[in-house]
Amino acid sequence: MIGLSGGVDSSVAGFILKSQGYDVTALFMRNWNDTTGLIQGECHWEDDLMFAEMVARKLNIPLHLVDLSVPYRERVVDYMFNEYGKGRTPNPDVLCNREIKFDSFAVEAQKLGADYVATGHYCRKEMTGTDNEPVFRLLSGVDRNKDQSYFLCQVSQEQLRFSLFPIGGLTKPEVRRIAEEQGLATAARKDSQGICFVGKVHLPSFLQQQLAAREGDVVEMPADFFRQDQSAGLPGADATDSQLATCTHPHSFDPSAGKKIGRHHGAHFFTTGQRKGINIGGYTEPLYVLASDVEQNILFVGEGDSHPGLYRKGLRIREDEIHWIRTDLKMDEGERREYMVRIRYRQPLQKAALFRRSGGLFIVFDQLQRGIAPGQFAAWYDGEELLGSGVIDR
RNA sequence: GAUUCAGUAGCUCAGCUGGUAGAGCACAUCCCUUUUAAGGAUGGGGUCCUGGGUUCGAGCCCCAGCUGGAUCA
Repeated sequence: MIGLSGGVDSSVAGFILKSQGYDVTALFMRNWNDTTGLIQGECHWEDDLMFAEMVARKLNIPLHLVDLSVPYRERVVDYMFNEYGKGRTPNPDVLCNREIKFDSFAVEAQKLGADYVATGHYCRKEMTGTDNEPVFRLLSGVDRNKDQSYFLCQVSQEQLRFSLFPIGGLTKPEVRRIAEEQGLATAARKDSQGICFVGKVHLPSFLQQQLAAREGDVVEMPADFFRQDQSAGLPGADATDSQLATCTHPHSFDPSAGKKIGRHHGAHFFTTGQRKGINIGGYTEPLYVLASDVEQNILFVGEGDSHPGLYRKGLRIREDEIHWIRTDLKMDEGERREYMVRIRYRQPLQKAALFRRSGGLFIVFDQLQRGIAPGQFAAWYDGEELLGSGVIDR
């Protein structure tokens, strides 16, 4: 069963499966519709469906249609509003994969008799272990520019077992070329962007549909307020719990040490590291959001890209949020390992030490990290394999 | 009250010995990107506080006024 979205990637994925001899069926899911009237945004699902139909006809495979807008709303959109309301920065697309594409959608596919579920993601799956006890590995896509493994950082062994990623070994240009050669209608369609299924939205307006505006102060913090631990390098296994707690703790902000420089419409509309939308000028360098305090409804900002309040040495993931794709490689309490980590899509992998301690998982980076945003996912890799991930708690 | 400095794009300011204005930030658009951001490119903004005067010509000179700051009483 191939999930056809109406884009090039899934079209080519379908073609590849077909040419590999699979008995392919396509399933198009409709997850979002404007008719709720709640959210304005581009909703091109009709166009998408039309393209999916053309591709299915071309490939000569049956196309089914399923409406998953209810679970999508409940498990992705609601989560998103919730997180923003709490002043965090969610990643709806990671949830969309875990909850919808590799859950609700897979269930529908199985109902239709599918043995496997395939998607057009740029990532790869491999199998190790024994035939009796196979272990599935999630690898980054060969096209390093398009690698989408990060978005799958929350899937499980069970979900991976039934998944296929036909285009993971191809680059985007190759995919486009194949689509063209095969005369697929989607060959020249623009890559989709924005929130999966919802599309490109103006986030502040999108959020204001659900989250009320609350005016508050914008407070500028001086650079010398932060005593930053500039030391590069990784702490050793002998790092104490309190040392880890310290270097993974967010900066503390004292409004009285800063200067009120303006008003905002709601601290929860901003995310750490953000530049646009603060709406305050008069500075030599841009202002960036250092932190948004939803409790006090204060937006803390600092001038310049090198403001120390923008950078942190590490982060923490709560114990119950630690997710291992490679469950066989789980860390035991007290363990320390070095992996490559990214904290947002397309970020170059960063060298880091992971400490499994009683408070959770503490990730300390070799280099200071800019704009660590609670609510985003930290994903750790061993080479090209994504081993696990977790929501950044602080 | 006196003295003095300042009043130029939304903000902070630059503008050479007078020839009809610029930079950063902000903002907008586009690019990049299946999250939020960041980043890149482009662009729209100005009765140069007001009123007189000198001059062929004033943001720049002179006078008066208004506003704000500083200092002295």
